[in-house]
Amino acid sequence: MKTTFGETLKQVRRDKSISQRELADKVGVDFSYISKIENDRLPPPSAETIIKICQILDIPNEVLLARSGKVSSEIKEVIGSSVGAIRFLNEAQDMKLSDDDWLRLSDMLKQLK
Amino acid sequence: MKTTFGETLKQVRRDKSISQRELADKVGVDFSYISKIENDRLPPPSAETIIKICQILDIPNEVLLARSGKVSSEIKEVIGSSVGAIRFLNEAQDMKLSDDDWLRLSDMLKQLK
DNA sequence: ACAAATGTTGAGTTGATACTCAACACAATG
DNA sequence: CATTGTGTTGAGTATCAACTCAACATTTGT
Repeated sequence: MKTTFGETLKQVRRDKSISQRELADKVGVDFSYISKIENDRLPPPSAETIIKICQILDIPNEVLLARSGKVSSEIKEVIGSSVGAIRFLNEAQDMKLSDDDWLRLSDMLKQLK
Repeated sequence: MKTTFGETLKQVRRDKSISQRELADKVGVDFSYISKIENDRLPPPSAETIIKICQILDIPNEVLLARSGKVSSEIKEVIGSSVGAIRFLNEAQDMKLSDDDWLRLSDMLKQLK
């Protein structure tokens, strides 16, 4: 069973020995909000807040973003303005790609230019 | 200058000789809402409503989605749950791909399996 | 055991999103 | 020219996202 956003956040934060209050202060939200999120009492924060959290915790953005269902505004911009990108992603969706497949696509991407 | 969402919708709807009321009824929204959207007095509807509109007008979803900046929930799900997909799209974003590039990637996608 | 630090809970707030409803204007057809 | 179909406008509403604030509970270090 896949771990939730809250479980992942709680684990990472504890590993780094940071309190909810300290994290919350640095991110710029109330500490009680962090608590609720860690216990999955509230849905994950906005993509922007998730990214801040990852920066404070010193982990790659994708770790939490991928457990959140949220899409960063940068990525939204790429998709939301390109017919080609939307078509591509619709196809990708149908094929249920693995992380390995995506890695291969990243390689192809580099060869493209 | 790129055409707006409203301009595109208005043009397509007129080409198909459908009234705002008929479209609105079939989509399930108020006709006055369609009017405001066509004149860009309100931002584009939700991704789901846009998709319905495209189905009624019998055009591919991407046509309107790409002018809306919105991301469909299907695509959100692909991205928002895969570390690999997020990484890939972050890289893609940096490279400023053209629609042609995306087409090439779609081809590579098919070869992948 | 006590205080200080840390975590949890309920209720409420703020702003944005995605619309509706009623009134009116215009156009065109018989 | 009156009716019918079509489009526009202003104001209002419902729901949701993303939080805050205050109160209380639990854990931890000495």
